[in-house]
Order: sequence, then structure tokens, then C-alpha cells
Amino acid sequence: MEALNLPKDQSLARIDLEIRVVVFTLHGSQLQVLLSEAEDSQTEGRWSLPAAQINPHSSLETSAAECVEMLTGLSEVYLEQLYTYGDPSRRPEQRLISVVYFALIPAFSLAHPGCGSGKTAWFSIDALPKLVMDHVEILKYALRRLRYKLEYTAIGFELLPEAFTLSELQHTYELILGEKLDKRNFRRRILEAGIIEATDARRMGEGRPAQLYRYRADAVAEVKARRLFP
Amino acid sequence: MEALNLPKDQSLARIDLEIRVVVFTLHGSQLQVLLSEAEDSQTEGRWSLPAAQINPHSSLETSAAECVEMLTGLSEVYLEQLYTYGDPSRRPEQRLISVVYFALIPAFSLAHPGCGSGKTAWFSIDALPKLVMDHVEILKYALRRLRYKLEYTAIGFELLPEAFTLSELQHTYELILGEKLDKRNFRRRILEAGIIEATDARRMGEGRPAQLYRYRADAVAEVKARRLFP
DNA sequence: CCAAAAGTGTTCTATGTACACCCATGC
DNA sequence: GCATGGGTGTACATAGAACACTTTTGG
Repeated sequence: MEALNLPKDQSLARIDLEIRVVVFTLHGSQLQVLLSEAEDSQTEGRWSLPAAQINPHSSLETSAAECVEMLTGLSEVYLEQLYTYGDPSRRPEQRLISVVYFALIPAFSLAHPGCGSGKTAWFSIDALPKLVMDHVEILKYALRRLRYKLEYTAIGFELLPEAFTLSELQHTYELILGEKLDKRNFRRRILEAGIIEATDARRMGEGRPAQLYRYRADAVAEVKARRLFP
Repeated sequence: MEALNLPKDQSLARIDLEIRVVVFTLHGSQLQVLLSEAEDSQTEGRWSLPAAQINPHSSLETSAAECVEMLTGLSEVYLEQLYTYGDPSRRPEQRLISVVYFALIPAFSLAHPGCGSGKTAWFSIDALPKLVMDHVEILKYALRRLRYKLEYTAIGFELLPEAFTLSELQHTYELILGEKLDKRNFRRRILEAGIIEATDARRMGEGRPAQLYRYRADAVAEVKARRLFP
């Protein structure tokens, strides 16, 4: 390739490339994120977004998916590329390029967090520990993307188990969007959209049992984007 | 960093990193893209998205901006990161990671295309030449992003000169969205949005002279996104 | 029978859409 | 004076927002 990646004989003779993942889930009516404890002495006590091994035979996305599976035990989760961070100021000694992916896993599936090297743990996004480098900014950006996509895609279902009640779905939306929604309007619109269907089960609990629904994978959720300009 | 970027002693001992730019503009009522002619013997006759030099002291975005400036003579153009491509299948011998940026330059400013190494030229997006590797896919993705963003941001103005008529603006939208828009509705809504203001100049030409407008940088264009679900 | 959550319709308002004619200039 | 593109308003249809009570279960 004619595009030389680096000035061949200069101080910055190497570029480090890594993959990081931002994994969100719902738990205890809070949005949580998975973090790894930093191991090296310099950053001790700080936490970081988990890093994926770059598998030489897989795409970057697949490497990220393998990492999420290792960390959570779940495959087939929602995963998309978030952004690539490469500012020299993030680590002046040696340039570090981080390709960051963003994953959602269903609530109530908080399986073995950890297994890879080092400790990992879930944190509520409004009680984050100290993070290394620019990982807070990355996390905030991921959160913005989540909120944003929730409004115009069917991404919300990725945070719920296969069967869920309409109240659970509504609470998910309220939690992430940070605002209360009208119950009747919510139900009418989501049912009219035809993207969920009732199962024959009900969720028992306090009060009247609730109908359980499932997401219809065959449903093409039309994004009727209201244009900024016509 | 604990995140090892590469398996240290393996066949794939190196990763090539490059920056590519997709530069769009309007010209002759067509959307055009800037391409470089491939130089090496293997890909002779094929074209590629222009590659930026990675400046060791600048961020990736700044390196991309410098590339656009070198190619077009324009600084301060609209620029955003598009996507990072890193699939091993794009170049099996040696992994190539391409961080791709996406730029818009105003119509009628088709200054010196070229100056860097090799020829560059503008192509209408519906008369593209043969492109190398996966550059067609990248280009198509950039186009999708352009169309999409046009609907919910004020990005359309980046493709127009500082002063423009309402008809020019409307034609830009029609061209990129690929559909006709109603003149009266278009004008009413864009004026009510308050994001443009009349200048005291008029564009003369055939027919009645047209009022010239400019984009109001201070205008906060509210994206009243119609949610998929309430 | 009481507490707790589920479930259900209607009215009003705002927004989007469809549509046809007169106006100012250059040639 | 005519050809060319610029400029203007209204009526109808659709979508969104606000709002309160009844139902079903467990304890």
C-alpha cells in the first residue's frame, strides 16, 4: 500500500493498536457498565474499559465479540463499532489507537463477570469509579449513543430478556431516556408498531399478573424520522 | 498498556494503519467524490479513496483535515470520522486498518484537485470508476451516512457556498435525498426553523432575481426526532 | 377487603401534506 | 411581451399529547 502508516525512522516508530469494549446492561433498575481493574502499578486502583485480544484471523468486530463472550458468557449480543480514538495526547510516549466497540446484554443475565486476566465488575453509570486515561469520555460517548439510538431504532430490546412485560419495557425506556413516559400512549404506539407479540405466559408478582411479550425479529421497525427540514 | 496489540512473535508481526478520506461536493447538480489514481502496478487503472499521512503530532482527525486541505485547498471544512475498517480479508498478506473520515466541501469551490502524490479527480457518484479493495463499500456507506445526517442535522449547508438561494438549498436536498420536495412547504419550514437569514444581496440570472441567504452559525437547529417509540 | 401493579379510550392540539397562481427580471 | 425561475397561503389529514378509572391478583 502506498499509504505509509508511520514515518519509518522516527522516534514514534510504533503504533499500539487495541480494541476496547463498552458493555452495558440493566440491573436493579440501573444501567450498568462492565469495567476491568487496571493491573499495572501506575494506574493501580483505577478501572478501565475491558480490552479485547486482537485475533489475527478475525475481524475487529469478531475480536470484540469474543471478548464480550469471554467476559459475560454470552454470544450473539448486540455489538457495534463506537469510535476510534487516536489522539497523541492520550498517551504521549507512544501513540495508542483504540478501536472501541459498544455492546448491550440483556438484563438478568449477569453471568460470571470475569474469567479473563484481572478482575472485572459491573458499575452503575451514576456511581463510576476512577477510570484510566480518556475512558470516562469514551463511556459518556457510548451512553449518548445508546440514548440516541434508543429513539430511532429497536435497540431497547437488546437490554431485555427474551420475554418481558410492557411495564418492564417502559421502565427501560424511562431509565435510559431519563424521563417519564405516558403508559397508555406508550402501549398503544408500541403495539400498533407491531414489533412485539404476546406470548402465552404471564409474569406473576405483586398485583395483577402481566402479559409477557417477545420481540418479533421479523418486524421491520420503520424509523419514521421526522426530518429537520422537509 | 496491558492490551497487547499484536501477538508478538507470529506471522502477522505488523499491522498497517492508514487514514482515508471520503470527500463529497456538489458540482453541476451532481454529488461528486474525490478519488486518487492508484500508482502501483497491481492496481493500475483503479482508483482509491485518498490516503492521509499520519502526522505523528496530530490527532487522526487533524491528519485527515490536513489531507483534505492539501487536496482541495480548503481548511475548516466539515469533517467527521466515518468508520474503521480492519477485516483481515481486505488484504490477507498483511492486516490493514483503515480509519476513514468523511468530509464535505462547498459547491463551486473545486480548487486544484491534487498536489499530493499521484493524480486525483472528481467523479460523480453515479459514474464511479473501478475502485480498489473495499473502497466502493466504504463510499456507499459514506453516502448512506450523508443522506441520513441530512435528515436530522444541518449538514446540508456544508455543501453550499456561504450565500445561497432557497432554490439552491432545495435542489441540494432533492439531489441527495433523491426525491422532489414541495417548494412552499420547504421554504416555510426552513424559514420558521430560523437557521438561515436573508443577506442584502440577490442572485441574478434567468428570471426573477433570487434572495440570497446565509446559514446562521448561532442557530441551534433542534432535532425534533420523532421517536420510534414514545 | 386492601394494596399493588396491569390494563384500557377519547379529546384536543400541532404538525405535515397537497395544491395553483402572480411576480420580477433579461432578452 | 414572453420566457424563466422566484415567491406566496390555505384547507385537510395525520400524529402526538394529555388525561383517570377499572381490573386482577396476593396477602
